Amino acid sequence: MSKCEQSAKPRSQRPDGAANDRMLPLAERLRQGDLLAAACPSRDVLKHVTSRWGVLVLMVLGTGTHRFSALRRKIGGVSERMLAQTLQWLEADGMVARLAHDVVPPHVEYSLTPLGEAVAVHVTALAEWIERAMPAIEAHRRAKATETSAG
Amino acid sequence: MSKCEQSAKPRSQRPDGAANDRMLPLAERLRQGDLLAAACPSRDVLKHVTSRWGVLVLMVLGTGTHRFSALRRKIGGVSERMLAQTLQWLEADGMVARLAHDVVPPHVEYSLTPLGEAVAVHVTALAEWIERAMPAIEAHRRAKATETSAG
DNA sequence: ATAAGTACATACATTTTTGTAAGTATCAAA
DNA sequence: TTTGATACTTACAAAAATGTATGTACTTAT
Repeated sequence: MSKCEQSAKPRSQRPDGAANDRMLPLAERLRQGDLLAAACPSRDVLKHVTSRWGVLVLMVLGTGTHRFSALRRKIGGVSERMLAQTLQWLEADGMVARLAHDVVPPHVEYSLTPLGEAVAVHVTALAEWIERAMPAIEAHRRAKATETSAG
Repeated sequence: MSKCEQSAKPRSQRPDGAANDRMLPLAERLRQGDLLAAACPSRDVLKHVTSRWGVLVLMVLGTGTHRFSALRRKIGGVSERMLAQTLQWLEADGMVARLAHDVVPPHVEYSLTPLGEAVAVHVTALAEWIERAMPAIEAHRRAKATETSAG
């Protein structure tokens, strides 16, 4: 039901376009998202996954099941409100599974679904690349700063 | 100069931690970013790269050099203001190169730096995964919707 | 008895992000 | 001559994200 046809742009504009969508039936391919189209629902998923805390939640859950407060302790700076919110987004998108044991005090476990594991791979790769690239990025910033002031 | 040591958590908590940072001198490894630490500058880079338009800009520039208005036409829904803003963030982080020909009317070309090509790989992989996963995600949403109303 | 931990929801305030509209200087087409 | 294209910037406004504080209902530790 996802119609992203607002932007009458054929996907064949991408020089490497043909290689990707092998072996999917035509019907499936038409339902695919197109992030370049303004009104495509895939934009919401992207928003959740790449949200400020979404990336970090996915990263941590990629290392295993966590309880709510364990997540909160690992992810520096999240508020309870935002952590709960983010987990609900990701749960609604089918990336995170919530398992509540009916005891008191509450005990809830969060883990990745198969869908979640797949995104987490990409998100974690991106995050780790950034962590490693930080020295280079800061070097670039310093270079430009001096170039502007003393150049 | 990036000190993310606020969160006294050793990186060895990650089960696969040892495999990644081979062949980097110790001094470099200490300057790495830690996205789980609240005050780490790597969070800003993540913010720029995963910003609403940052992902899409990187994706499009990954297919080749583009002029400002060409980018604007391809990325459905960006305002001029936001496109300019996003390009400046990515330029400051060393991901995007700006080449202005001094003519009138203006002619400016944007392309990826080597750093930018590296992020673009990850960002594009994530984006394309989401596009392909959309049918599954929407199926999951529908399943939960009926489960809640009729279950 | 008091405080802290558990997993949240909710109201409210603030901050951040994003959009809209207008302006700039110049050229070319209608 | 008016319009449109180019690549922006700036001021202002609206929308969205995020934070803070509080409450819940119960247990354990102090």
